Amino acid sequence: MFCQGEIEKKVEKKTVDHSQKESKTRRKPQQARSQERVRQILQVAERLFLELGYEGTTTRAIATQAQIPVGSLYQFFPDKIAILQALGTQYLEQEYQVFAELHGEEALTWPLSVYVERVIDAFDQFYTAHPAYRVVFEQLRRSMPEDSDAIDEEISQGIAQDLAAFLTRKNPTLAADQSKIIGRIVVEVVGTLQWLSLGGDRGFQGAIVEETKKLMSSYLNLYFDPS
Amino acid sequence: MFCQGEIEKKVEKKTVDHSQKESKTRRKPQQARSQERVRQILQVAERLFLELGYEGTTTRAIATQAQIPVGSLYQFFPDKIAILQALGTQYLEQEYQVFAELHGEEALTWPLSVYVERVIDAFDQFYTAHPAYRVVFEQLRRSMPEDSDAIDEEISQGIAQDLAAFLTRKNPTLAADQSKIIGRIVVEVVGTLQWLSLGGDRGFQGAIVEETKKLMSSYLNLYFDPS
Amino acid sequence: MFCQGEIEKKVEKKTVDHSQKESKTRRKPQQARSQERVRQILQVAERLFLELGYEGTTTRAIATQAQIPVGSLYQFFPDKIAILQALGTQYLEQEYQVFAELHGEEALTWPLSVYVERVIDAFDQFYTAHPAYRVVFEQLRRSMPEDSDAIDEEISQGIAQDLAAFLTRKNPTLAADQSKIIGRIVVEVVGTLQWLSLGGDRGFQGAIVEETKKLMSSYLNLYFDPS
Amino acid sequence: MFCQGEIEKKVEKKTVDHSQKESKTRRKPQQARSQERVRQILQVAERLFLELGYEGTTTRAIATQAQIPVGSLYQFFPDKIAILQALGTQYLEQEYQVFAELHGEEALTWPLSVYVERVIDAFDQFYTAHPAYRVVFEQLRRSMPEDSDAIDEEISQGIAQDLAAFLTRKNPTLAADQSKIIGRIVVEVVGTLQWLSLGGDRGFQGAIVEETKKLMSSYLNLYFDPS
DNA sequence: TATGAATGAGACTTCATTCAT
DNA sequence: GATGAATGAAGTCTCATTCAT
Repeated sequence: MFCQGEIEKKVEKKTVDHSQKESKTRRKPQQARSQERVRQILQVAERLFLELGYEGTTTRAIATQAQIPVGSLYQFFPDKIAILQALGTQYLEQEYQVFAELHGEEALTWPLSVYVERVIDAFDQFYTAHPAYRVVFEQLRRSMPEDSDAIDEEISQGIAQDLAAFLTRKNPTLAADQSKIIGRIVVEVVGTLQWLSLGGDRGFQGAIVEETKKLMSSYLNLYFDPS
Repeated sequence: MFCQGEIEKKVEKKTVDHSQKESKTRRKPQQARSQERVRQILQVAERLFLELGYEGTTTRAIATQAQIPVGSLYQFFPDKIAILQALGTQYLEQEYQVFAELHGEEALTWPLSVYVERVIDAFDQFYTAHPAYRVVFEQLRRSMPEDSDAIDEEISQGIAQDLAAFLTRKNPTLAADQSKIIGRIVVEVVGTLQWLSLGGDRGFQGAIVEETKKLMSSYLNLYFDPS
Repeated sequence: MFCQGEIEKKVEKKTVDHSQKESKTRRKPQQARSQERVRQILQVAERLFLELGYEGTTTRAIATQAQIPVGSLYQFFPDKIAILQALGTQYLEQEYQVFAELHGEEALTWPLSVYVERVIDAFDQFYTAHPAYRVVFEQLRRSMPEDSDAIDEEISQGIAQDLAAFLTRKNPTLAADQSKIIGRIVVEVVGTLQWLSLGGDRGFQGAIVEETKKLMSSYLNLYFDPS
Repeated sequence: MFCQGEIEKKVEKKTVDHSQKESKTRRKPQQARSQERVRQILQVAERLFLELGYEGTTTRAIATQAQIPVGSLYQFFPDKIAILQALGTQYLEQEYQVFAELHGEEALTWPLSVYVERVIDAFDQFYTAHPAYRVVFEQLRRSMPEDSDAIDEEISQGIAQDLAAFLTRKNPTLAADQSKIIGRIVVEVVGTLQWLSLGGDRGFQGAIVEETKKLMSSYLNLYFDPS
């Protein structure tokens, strides 16, 4: 994963502790509070990053709106950037989960139109839940000029790789390079159109989602002729 | 135009001044120098905004790399944001020019495949020349929470409107709303894929451009059946 | 003593408690643990103050390295500065003990060279065991701008006074002022050279100790002609 | 030199500019003001570092007492530590100047007592002018754990090396190692006693200086028998 | 009593912008 | 007009100390 930063430890520690069976029940409330705070911070940060951008968002603003003192924020995240990273990993994890079922064995048998329908809906669901997705990863890439190899792969391809693998399985005559490009394009295009839809009202959003389905269907038909 | 900001005045003033009075030839070299400086500033700013983001770029860095004193920068731009706005208008103007010929009367007679080919190539050319396009408009939208109505329309639709108008003319059975959505989608998708291609090597870029053409052809075919 | 600070109470309380009531044997292990913890804290603090300086050392760092929770540290020491003070008194006490035998009645009869030899060796032993001595007292003086009179005397003269008294006894023709100055100089010079020696390798340390003996012998010879 | 930090550039630039013949007399006042400010900053910093220690001194306190805004301070010094370094180089330079004349050819012919007298007086003068000398170099050494080789030599030996060279010339039978140790000891001892004297009143200071002369005379006599 | 999460004042530093020269 | 030193508000982060558990 791209995020072996310090928060990883912190955040994971919390998570791990939590699943540690609460040996000391007295501990529970504190952990619950911590988890709640981390969630609060990430939620507020997500909104502010979206509204004001990463640099435009101050740690104090995040803390204030999350209703905790700044010091507490730094108890969970060593850095401002760690918050960004935490959002990044969170997104990646959730993205993976959302798409997991769409790439199972049974999905291979779905008609293309059904597959497209479900993929777009999954994206819709995901990006609607995480509108800051794009801002976060754009800033994340900017914030890491060094060793951008592994990171970049991880970040920017994410599910694109899974998608590519799935496409190759679905149509084995497809070259690996071809699949990768297609996967990447699907991800970028759908992501962008979701982003676009977020700026409009509900009617606009629905229209965009419909168009996205048409767009993707007609495109994928080129490679997966349903005949 | 979307840019009723302060630079508008400044920048225009320069331009206007230039064509206003040639009486004092002594002025000429200074004006030339000014124009050169403005061009330098915008060029440097474009690069830095792309690399470091808007907030990550300091006015001093722009001035230094443009080889002018900070004070001089503020002679041409009242604000840091004015530089962003100037880039925005510049982009819009150039974008308009690039696409003008593609939306002329004769373009209506082109086969769809030819039209798509040329549109994509025009985008390719444009975004390659202005890789900071996306960063600039994203920041621009963020920087203007108030009166975002007119501005937002202007900014984010730009050529999308022209495109929509063109599509309606090409296929008069298309509803206006439909055209608008399609135009918007074309712009966003092509823009994003260009952006994506910029991150890769030449081979990747070529591949993306080709795929973009396929994608757009198959999509527009839905509305403009070449039969 | 110079240390009427708060720790005095705490530290002494522990000590006093210890010899006060042995009635409740259940208390004993706790007291032993407390004493061990205080010792740990002081030992760690000594090292960290030396390496990082007083301000550069965090109470959390001390607690962590002493393998106790921060809260516990504050159970023994009300303040960060109290740790410094405790080290100060500890140094003074130990210094006193180390030099006690060198200022006994019999020491008066020793040849000067023998006396010098033993004094330097005693210093060597003491400062090697407590390399933070200088750092501690320098910071201690800095930390007490108020009522610096009594404290300063106490701190900075320590054994210098004992030494002066001893010198006067050894050579009653010496004026009291003279003795005080001499005592102070001996202490400062030997202390500094020990400090200097601590920065080098063993060979360097030995060389410095030897030179210190020569230096002190030749100096004291001026006042205690062995003839 | 040990100080190739950023200030070096800044400070030197000023100095260099100054000797640049003031080609543009208009520039002069600005430079004069800058120099004055740098001097102010260093003077205030010297005092505060002495009183409060390096960490105990805030950059804002320095700026406030130097009667300039914080921002201006950072125009001359990139770092808080750069101020420390500037003081360090300043001390080293001045120290060198003060002792230059004492290590000339003619000094070889002086009787030992005269030499000692002058050396001690020079030290007296120097340390009285720069009471923060010790604090500065102690903190400087602490602040540079890495590559402490060259730095440490430079810092801590400074004139000790010059002194050693001089001693060898004065008594060629002295081994180089021996000279180095002696030089170092003289520097440390005299430095410490000066430091000690600074804490007392004028009478105390005079007494210490006198004792220092006696101490050094009797010590150096061991190696430079005036017979 | 023991613990360590919580607190928030305050430290260092940056940078958009101004204005005297 | 041109310059760049000067300004100080504001941002990120630390840490001594407390207190609920």
